[in-house]
This record gives sequence, C-alpha cells and structure tokens, in this order.
Amino acid sequence: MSSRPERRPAKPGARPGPLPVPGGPQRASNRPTIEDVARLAGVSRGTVSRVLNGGRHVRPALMANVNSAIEALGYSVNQAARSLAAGRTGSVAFVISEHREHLVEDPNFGLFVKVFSRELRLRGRHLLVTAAQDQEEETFLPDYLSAGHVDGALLALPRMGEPLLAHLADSRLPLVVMGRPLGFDAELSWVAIDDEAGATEMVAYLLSQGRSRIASVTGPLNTSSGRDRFEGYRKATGKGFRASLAAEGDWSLLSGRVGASHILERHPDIDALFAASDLMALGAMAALRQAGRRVPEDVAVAGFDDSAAATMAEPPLTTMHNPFEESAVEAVNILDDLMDGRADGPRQVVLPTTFVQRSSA
Amino acid sequence: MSSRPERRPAKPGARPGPLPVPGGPQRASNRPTIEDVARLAGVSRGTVSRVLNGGRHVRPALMANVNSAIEALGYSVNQAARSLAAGRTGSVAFVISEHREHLVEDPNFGLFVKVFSRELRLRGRHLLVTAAQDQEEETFLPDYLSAGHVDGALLALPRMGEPLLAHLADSRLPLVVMGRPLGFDAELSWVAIDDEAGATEMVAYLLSQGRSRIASVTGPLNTSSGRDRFEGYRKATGKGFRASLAAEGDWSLLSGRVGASHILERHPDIDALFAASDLMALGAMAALRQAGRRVPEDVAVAGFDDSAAATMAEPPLTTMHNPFEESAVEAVNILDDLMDGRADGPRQVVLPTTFVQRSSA
DNA sequence: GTGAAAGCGCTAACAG
DNA sequence: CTGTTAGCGCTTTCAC
Repeated sequence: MSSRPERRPAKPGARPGPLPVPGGPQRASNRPTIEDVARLAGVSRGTVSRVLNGGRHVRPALMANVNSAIEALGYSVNQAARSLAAGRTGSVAFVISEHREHLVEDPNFGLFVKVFSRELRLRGRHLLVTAAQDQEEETFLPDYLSAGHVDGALLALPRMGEPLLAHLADSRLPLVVMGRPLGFDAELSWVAIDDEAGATEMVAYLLSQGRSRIASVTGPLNTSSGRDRFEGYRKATGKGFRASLAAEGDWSLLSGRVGASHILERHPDIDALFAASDLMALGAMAALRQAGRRVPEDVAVAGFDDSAAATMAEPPLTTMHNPFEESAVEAVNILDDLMDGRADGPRQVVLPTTFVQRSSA
Repeated sequence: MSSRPERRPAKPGARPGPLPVPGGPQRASNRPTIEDVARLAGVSRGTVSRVLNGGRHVRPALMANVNSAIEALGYSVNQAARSLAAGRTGSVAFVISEHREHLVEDPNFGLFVKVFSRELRLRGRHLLVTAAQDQEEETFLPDYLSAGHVDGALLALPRMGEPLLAHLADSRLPLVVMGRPLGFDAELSWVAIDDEAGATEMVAYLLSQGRSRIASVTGPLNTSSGRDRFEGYRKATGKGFRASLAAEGDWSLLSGRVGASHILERHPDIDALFAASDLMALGAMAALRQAGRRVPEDVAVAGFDDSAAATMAEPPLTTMHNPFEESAVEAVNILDDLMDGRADGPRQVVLPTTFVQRSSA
C-alpha cells in the first residue's frame, strides 16, 4: 500500500494574499472569523482564541480591544471549527425511551428538557434530544452516543433494559441517569429521590389520620421507584400489611382504576388508598367513585409526584412532592463535573420528597 | 476550561510523519477517520467521502469495498469536521418560550420534542432544544440562531412577541412556526390546524343535541388559536351569540374554572359550555359541579385538543382532536425543504381537526 | 470515476 | 503574556 499522503504541505508564506485558491468553497458565508477579529483588534488569532476561552493570560487592555472588535463585527464562534479543533462537541444528549406509548404525555419529560436546556446553556453547552425507538435503542444508540457526537449524556429511561445500560456503562462516555438504575447503582452516576422514605411518610400520615385499612396501587415492580415506593408502603403498614391490599400498576391512569377495582373486590372495607403516582391516584379515585365511595370521607386517597394531575383532581390530591427540577439541575451538575474530569468516579445523589396536603386525604 | 480528555502523544513510526510535530493535539481519540477507511478500502479519502454522501459517481465495486471497510472499522463520520468542511451543522433548533410558568406541563411540548427528534434523525439531522428565558429571547436568541449554530429552526412560542419573530423573519435562517404566527402569516412558513372549523363543528354538534344556550371559555385572544376558536364559536352560535356568554381564559385549568363561574353568575341557565382547551374544560366542569350542575345532564361540556386531560376527565371529555403529531411531521418536512433549497418561498399548511365523542357532551 | 490537495475556523502547544 | 503554527477530519473542486 502506498505511503500515506501527508496533509497540507507547509504554507509557504504567511497568508499568500488573495490568490485564486483552487479547492473548497471560498467562504461559505460572510460570517466574520476569528481572523477578522484578530486583524481588527490588532492581535493574533491565538490571543483572540484565548479571550474567547476565558481570557486567561491576556492583558486586560488587549482583552478589551478584542472584545470590542468582537462586538463591532458581531462575531460569534463557529461551533464546528471549535469542536473539531478542541475535540469536544459542546453538546449533551438527553436520551429518552419511547417504549410505552402512553408515557408520551409524561409531564416530567417536558420539564426535564427545559431545565436541562437552560442549565446547559448556562455552562455554554447545548442539549441534543435523542428519542430512542424501541428497536434501535439496543443497537444504534450506544454506538451513536459513544461515536463522539456528544460530550456526555443524560438518561431518563423508565425500566431501562440492561443491554443499553451495560453498553453505556462500558463506554467512556460521561453519563448521568435520572432515577436509580437497577443493577447499575454502583458503577453509574445517577440522581434519584428517596422513594421509600416518601412512601413511608405518606402512609404514616394516613395512619395518623386514623386510617387503618390502607390499600396501595403500586408502580411497576421492575423499576426502582416502583419497588421503593412499594417498600415504603409495606414497611409503614407493618403488621397491617397484606399482599392482597396491593395491586401492581404501570403509572398510568387506567392501571390505577383497574388496580383499585380489584382491591375493592377483595377488600370492600378499605378506608385509604396510597397510589404510587398521581395519575394512578386519579384512576383509583374514579374507580372508588364508581363503587359509591366518597373521597376522602369513605376512602382517603394519596398520590405521589405532585404533578399537574394532582391539582387537576377532584378533590385535589394530597401527595408527595417530587423535586423534578432540582433533580434535573443536580444531574447537569454531576455531568458537568464528569465531563470536565472534576469527578473521580460515579456519583449518586438522592433528593428528599416533601409532603403536600390537599383535600383527598 | 479544564483538562482535556486523554490526548495520545504522537505515535512515532506508525505513521509516515515520525517527526515530532509541534502544534495541536495529535489524535483526540482513537476513533477511525476517513483516512483509515480509505487505506483499508484501498481508495482515496475523496472516494470514501463520496460514498459517505450518497455514493454518486462511485463504482459499485469500490463502494462495496468502502462500505465493508466502514463496517470493519466501526467508522462513523465526525460531525464537527463535516460541518466545518461543508458549512452546515446538521442540526435544527427547537425554540420554546418559557414566558408563562404554568405552561411548563404542556403535554404538546413533550410530544413535539419526540416527534421532531425522530423525524430529524430519519433525515440525518439532530434536534437541539433551546429554551428561551423571557429576557434573552429578545436579544440572545435571534443572534444565536442566525450565528450558524443550526441549519434551521422550529418555533413553538405561544403568543410570541413580534420582536423575535421580526428578527427571525429578516434573517436568512430557514424557519417553521408551529401555529399561525399572527402578523407574519405571509412571510413565514408555518403549520397550524383549522381552529375555526374545529370550533364551529363542535358547537354545531352541541346545537344538534338540542343545546341552545351555549357558553364558551375562550383561549387568549391575542393568539391565533384563541382567536380562531372563538370565531368558530361565534359564527356557529349565530344569532344566539352573546358576548356575556363568553369568558376569556389562558388555556389553564384555573382560568377555565374562573371563567365558567363568571358565566354562571350572569347566565345560570346555560345548557352547554364549549371550552377552547381540554384543560379549561376540566376547570369549567369543576365549577359547574360546584354550582350543582350535572355534566352532561344539565350542562354539556366540550373541550378542544383531545389531550391526555380529556380522557382523565370525569366524565371523559367530548373534544376536537388536534393532530399534534401530524403537525410536527409536516413542520419537519417543510423545514427540510427549506433547508435544502427545495422550497421557493414560505409554505403554510393547515391540518383539519376531528370530532371525538366521549361522555361529557 | 478517482486521486490529490486546498482549505473550513478554531485550539493549543511552542517559542519567545 | 503573545505571536506563530500545525493540525482536528472532512468536503469539494480540479485534473486526469
């Protein structure tokens, strides 16, 4: 095989003037370049670059010059060039799964996107959203993510499959998972809320109100949140716990309704119901109403998450506040440390929930 | 800026230029480059590039060679380099406004993000989300967007201010607005639904059911949708229209409740209520219930959008389906044509709504 | 068709 | 502190 043709032969002079250059687009746009700024400010490209990157080791006077040249020219850095030269892209992926169609309207999702986007921009980065189709998730995504398109990734995959997680955990890509990733608690960074404590607190409240036959519609038990909230309920009910008082849901309104109906058949005498999500609480309330129970007089109903649905409920839902926004901010913080090499290993954060009393319990 | 990720020192020997090169990072990562592919396939960089970009003017045999080299090496193109060389970024911004805090949970938003992201990836592009703070929107955003960071933008700004729109309309950036941009109908591309026809159809349905005193909680009248839905209502009620039967809302649950209460005070005898959004319909239903009215027996209630809230309602809401997903797909189609120069001017699309009967009317 | 080479605009050594 | 310079990896003429 022939020897590798080396790149550019050294440029003879410094900038050979306006010779008719043969190849390439001459100047794709008329955007000013760093060169223009340098010329106007009477400094070199390097100095402008330094100013652009924080201005360390630059004399204030020159810095001012450069800045006003930038201002005058309306210059703004070319991301592509910067990425190419610096070896980082300046963007972060938000990976979401579309496994289940009815999760599409998840309000957290929109909130996450907004907070991520805002926080990243504060740090000079961009948010790139990657909606994973069911199938591609296992194949395309890990490759894509580790292919250098982004500097890091934020993952919010409910009941995420191990394959993707495993791949990603192996890759060197800085990563933060929203929620505790079952099976990868130790090797990955994540931020979650204290689901168990929240559930415990809510059930304890129900008990303190004189309710004693407390049912629960749980979240999916193959997710950490579903599991932990159930665990909190189980522990708080203590000796009063009976498996038949619980029904597994999937966070959806419908599953709340169905779950509550089943429980009512087995235990018509329940006087409280703890749903592991507000949406399921709404569904449960519908089932209770249909069965002729009044909320909260006959059956107190409590939710979890303090989502928009909670205030929409009739009566408004007593629930545990889930600090989505704080979680998102924290995730970006961690990711930032990871990407900049400030973290020495995976980091985990657990945020507390807070009790929100309304009228349903 | 902090430490860069591991940066291999130049491999002497392996490459033709064993001289200790002075400047620049040698090879940021060990990702294979187009050069590696070329070598393995026994062709030149140029040929690989051609294959990468559609394979036009490349002999099938060579193309196969190149493709298997790509496969073998796990090569994937470096976006930054491509962008720099080609002058386009490959990404598209989704601009959202945060003007009103309580719009944060807008379910459409999440849906848009997902559909945009999916559709763009199908076309080899990325979605970059830009959440605009109130203040920066007027200054930062137009600059940022026209600064070449993205190839185009999708805008979903409720009651968007003219300044931003005007700036953007002037810039050469390909743009598609979700919803009809008041005052810029002609010069910008947009995709919207036929709000007026939808409202008319719904009110006509109410009339056909024997309802005659039909009230309405409208959307904000400074938005095109708010206006058009109100207009549809006004026209459909015809001679029965009375301004006092309508109350202006802001799409929110609360405004629906308040609006309905006010209407009830003035017109205790209404037998139907058309809310310009499902959320407002929910609020209105709460007000009606509080006033001792049964839905739909005493007062039929209709919503608009067919959002998740519609199915959550008690009773489930009769509403007009708003084709959010189709709108999003259409928007990406238009933007794509715009970016690739296939469109000769702004393009507008209006999608129809469809009637969805449930139990509230 | 295909190879060769000229940059795209920027960063980060390196030398002063 | 500041100027100089060598690429980052790719696209795209331009010749052949």
